[in-house]
Amino acid sequence: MTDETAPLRPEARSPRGFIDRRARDLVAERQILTAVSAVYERYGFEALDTGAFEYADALGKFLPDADRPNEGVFALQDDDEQWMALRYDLTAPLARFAAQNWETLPKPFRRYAFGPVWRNEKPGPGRFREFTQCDADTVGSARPEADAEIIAMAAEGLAAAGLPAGSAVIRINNRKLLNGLLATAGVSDERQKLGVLRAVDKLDRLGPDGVRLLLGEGRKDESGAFTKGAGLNAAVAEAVLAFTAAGGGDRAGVLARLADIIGGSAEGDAGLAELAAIDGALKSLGVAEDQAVFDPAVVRGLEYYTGAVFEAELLLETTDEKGQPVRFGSIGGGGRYDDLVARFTGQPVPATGFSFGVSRLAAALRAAGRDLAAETRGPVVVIVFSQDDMAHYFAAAAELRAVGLAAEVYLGSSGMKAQMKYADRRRAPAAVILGGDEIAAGTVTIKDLDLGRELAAGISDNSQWREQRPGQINCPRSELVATVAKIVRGV
RNA sequence: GCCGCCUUAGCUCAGUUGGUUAGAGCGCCAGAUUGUGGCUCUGGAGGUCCUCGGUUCGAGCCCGAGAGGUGGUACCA
Repeated sequence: MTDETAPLRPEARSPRGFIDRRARDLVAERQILTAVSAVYERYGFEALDTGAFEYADALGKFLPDADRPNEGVFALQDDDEQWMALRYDLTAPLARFAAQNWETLPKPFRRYAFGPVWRNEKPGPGRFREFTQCDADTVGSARPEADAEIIAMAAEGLAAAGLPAGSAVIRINNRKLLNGLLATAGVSDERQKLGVLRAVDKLDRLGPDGVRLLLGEGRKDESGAFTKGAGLNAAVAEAVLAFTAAGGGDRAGVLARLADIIGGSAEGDAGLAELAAIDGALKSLGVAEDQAVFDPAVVRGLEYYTGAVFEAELLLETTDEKGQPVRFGSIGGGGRYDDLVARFTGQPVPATGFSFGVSRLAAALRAAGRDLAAETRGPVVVIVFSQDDMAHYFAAAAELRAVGLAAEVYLGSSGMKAQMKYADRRRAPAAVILGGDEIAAGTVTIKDLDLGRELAAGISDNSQWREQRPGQINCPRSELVATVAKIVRGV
């Protein structure tokens, strides 16, 4: 102890892209998951939970390598030197699970899952490195009806979660259509096809003119940065643009228009047939035309999908704190991925699924005015006066709990004024005041904190405030539970 | 990943041409009014001026690098 050196303290901060969520956020997300799970189970999907980590090779192409050991995923080496990584979605673990248990699973295998996923990438507003996903998939059915059912279930799940009717639409496309179109035009290079998908994906942001540039040589944006294009010739680029513009109106109408544009290629016809079957099934399932539309502009992810793709889009337009209009856009999506399980088994296994971001949906519900979380209340707080009377306080709290009311005895060391502040901050509906006077008289004072707050707003004079004790009731001790219940439950 | 902007108290922000002890409002804590969350009054705590390096007699302020945030853009299983 010679020199007084500053103690080396860690800085209290959360890692980039990770957030703490308190009760008000968690309540909303739990409600969504409960409602959606009930819908999914009604459709015959079983719950499945897998571990947070997978061996890195099971996650696909994001293998840690010497150059970029953590690209995309959070990976670490186990003590046996095997690379393992936190899952980045729920589909890859499902594919692994299905492959691992294929011999014993009832097929088709239908399951839903929810839980945190992790992505090691740059976080942004509303975009984190850990977030909760909810996902449902059917593995082992190639029928378009399996896709239709996933779509119907997604629509019903979103509604059950609280999205008002008409505030979301599921857009449906099929990869085989564009593939067929490109095949007819003689485009077979995979990199070129990928470039086309990327270009089309930007349609809503850049418009047809921007996409036309990206389909061709490339595009220079306002900052001068150049994005290389797909290199299609002008005629093919126009055909692609005409294809993407064929949406709008009812599903049968879109199909008819697409048939004209795609015409003839084997793959395109297969895609059209699948969409027609999906349309038929959606009708039988009672999915309205405005809930699920065919839209050839939907791209949804890249390579991975092999057939139908879908995207759930929120139509709500709201304003943020600064009055700026906010569009939520895509809230979830999915599609058919017939090759994912085959990575493990070598056997082709058809699969289709849908997943959405839970906190994103919660944010949308909040914007739609369905913010149940704002109403979350704290427990009734029993005020502590004297160490000697602790038994009275605990007895009161126990009585309240026995009838299902949340209650707690204040366990800090501050005075009554601070305790009232504490109750206020906990959003307690009521405070129970059992001081020496009340105990001696066999009574209890109960303060309705909401009513008190309301009444206090009209009082500016201190003596008046003192006399009125706004929102307070003094009643016999035996009426404690009934009186508090009336305040909390309103009956 | 690339480009721009930003970073001072818990929050929102002032801070002069580089000059003594870095401020305000709100919030927080304590006290008075009162064994009572509001109002009013009194007092108090709270700072690595993002970090490291440089220039200077002297840096919150100037220069460089880095980190974090943010807005674009790219990527997005």
